[in-house]
Amino acid sequence: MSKLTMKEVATHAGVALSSVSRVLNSHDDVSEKMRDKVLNSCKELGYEPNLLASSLRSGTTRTVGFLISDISNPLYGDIAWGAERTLDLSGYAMILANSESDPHRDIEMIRLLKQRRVDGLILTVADDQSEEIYHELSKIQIPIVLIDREVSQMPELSAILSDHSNGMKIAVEHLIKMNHKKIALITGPDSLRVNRERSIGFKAAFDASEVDYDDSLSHHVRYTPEEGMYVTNSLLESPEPPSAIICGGNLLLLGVLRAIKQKNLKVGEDISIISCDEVPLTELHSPPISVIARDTAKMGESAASILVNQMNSPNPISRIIELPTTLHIRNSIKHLGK
Amino acid sequence: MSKLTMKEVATHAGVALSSVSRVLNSHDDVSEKMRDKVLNSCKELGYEPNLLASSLRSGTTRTVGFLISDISNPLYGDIAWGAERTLDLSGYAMILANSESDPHRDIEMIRLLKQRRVDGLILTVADDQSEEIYHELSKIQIPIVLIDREVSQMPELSAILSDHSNGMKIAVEHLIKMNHKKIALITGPDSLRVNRERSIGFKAAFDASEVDYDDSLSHHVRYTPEEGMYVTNSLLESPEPPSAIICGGNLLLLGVLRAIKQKNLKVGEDISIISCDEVPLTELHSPPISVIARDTAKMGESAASILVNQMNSPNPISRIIELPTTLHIRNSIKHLGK
DNA sequence: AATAATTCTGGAAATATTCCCAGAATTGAT
DNA sequence: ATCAATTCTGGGAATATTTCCAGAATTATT
Repeated sequence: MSKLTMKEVATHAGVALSSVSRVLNSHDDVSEKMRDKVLNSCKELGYEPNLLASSLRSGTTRTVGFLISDISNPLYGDIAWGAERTLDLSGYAMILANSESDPHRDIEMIRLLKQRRVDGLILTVADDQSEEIYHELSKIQIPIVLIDREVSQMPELSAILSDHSNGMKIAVEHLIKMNHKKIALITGPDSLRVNRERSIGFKAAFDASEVDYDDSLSHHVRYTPEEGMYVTNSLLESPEPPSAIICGGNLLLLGVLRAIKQKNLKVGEDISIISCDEVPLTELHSPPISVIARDTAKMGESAASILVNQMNSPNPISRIIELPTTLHIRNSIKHLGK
Repeated sequence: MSKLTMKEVATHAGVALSSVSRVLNSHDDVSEKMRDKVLNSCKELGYEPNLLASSLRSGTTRTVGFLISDISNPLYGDIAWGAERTLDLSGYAMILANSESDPHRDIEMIRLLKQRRVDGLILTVADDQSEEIYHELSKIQIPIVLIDREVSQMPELSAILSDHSNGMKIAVEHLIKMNHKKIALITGPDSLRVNRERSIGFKAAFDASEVDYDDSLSHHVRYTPEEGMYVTNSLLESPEPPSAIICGGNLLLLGVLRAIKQKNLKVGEDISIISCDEVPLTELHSPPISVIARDTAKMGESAASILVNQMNSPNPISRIIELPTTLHIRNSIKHLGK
């Protein structure tokens, strides 16, 4: 039981409690002699500060809350990794909270993090348009950085975004160049910015070409393999099935690929595929799957460094950063003859 | 600024500070009238307790530290998910720390978590045999649960283990039944229990058969795609290459598959593959890859529930749980003729 | 050498809770 | 109605630190 406090250190060093505190917080008004005495006693006794008491008094916990909708998704794992790494470098710890894609749990978890008096929040909420989340966020007094999310009533909120719209546009344009006419999009719910942007880019590509846009080919579903499989099946069974499917999300991709496999179709032959976000599967699939990629670890890093900045500056300025997406073309796309 | 404290609530309700505390901690010695008064005031003012002050006074933070060597690995993501979920159910939050497979950072992170006065630790350290980690852990006064690790000097430490040895044995036996004679193992460093156990099971299978065990085919390397690729290349280029490779870890698998692909060999035809742990890639690869699987989310859950148990019982008993592994046979294995 | 200016140090309040203890209020028994 | 037993409540100490303020010690100035 390390019931060792500053008081003991002070007694041992023969100085006042407050002097120990000053040394440990490296205030500039301590003499060399004092510093040595205190530091020696600390080492000798093996003193470890109690961050709890420190936080209570100073009002800052050096802890940030990190809320994601699904840790088990490797995409978020990468983001968390990037964020944790840069936070650690600045002496912040990270409390991980998981909403499991449930907007109610978003709110609950945010409240919990507030009770724990975190100094800042990095949020990837499950629904960025709900009235509840707006209401909750608008009450918050600490810096917030959104990742890949956008709360329309709060345009001043800091955020790390990806240029999904442009990525999607380029992907569709590539497919059109390969003579694809009937191109389907299967992506997540449009309660998230990422999917709204994808829809926009999807349509924009058609509008800029001679191929007509067909709204019935744009599908917003929940992020599960089952939904991906279901939609793919119904697409492939329709009288005029699409020649290409763009899939927005790696859980959906699992379903899409399962459906294709079950029907004994060949990716890159019978059906062309582009997915969003690089995961091991995309590269090592046979054939490798083309993706609209982005640097996920960097998203985490950027979010963390913006947050650290805001937590340390007296009147923080909000920043919105949009990181690029790039199309990796692989053999999952067939060049259709005329 | 929610500078709202119990004092304000007490004043508003016209009762004493201590009574508010009693109501909020649901002590049994409060009258109905008091409870209603206080609860109403809380709701009316929108009071949120300060967990920091509570922790300082009560000596318990309702927080656990979760240390893993690599968050971005989907395997650990699943474990973290399981753990977070059950911890949340018991009112515990989780501080995530990442050692990035560096034993020194293991120690550093454990110290950090101790300073933050976590009530318990769930650890997946980067090296379970080092003298330093033993020394550090032996000083710790709070409950600890290891995941897939075993510190030999501390056999009494609680742990969630997997039956890697048996899983490996069954896998090799299956390959032998399919007439494979030259079977290679590529797995992680033997500073981790999981890899020591795999070696044991690997050898045991040969010892129980007529096929001779060849130690030169058992490889321990670092967990990176590059190392997996390197070893696979050297195996495949040897005068008598193995007919089957068992691969222990999903990062190694990436390297193994890349090497095979580069050599234009076909999995399940030219070379048989069994991997450890189920990931999206294994099922959706062509052909699908056989795996020695285990329930990773359950490992996280079990670890969390053992820990919660120990944190709440006055004199906790340590528990070691070994969860089973099962062989999923898929088309990555060729039946060799005589 | 005396005074002024500067640098350092100790004491104590403050942070928001929990929890012990004494005593007030209520209930029950006679 | 009185006393004992029981149930509740208020006051205050304690938790480990930071930070303000006053004054002590040191250095500089005349």
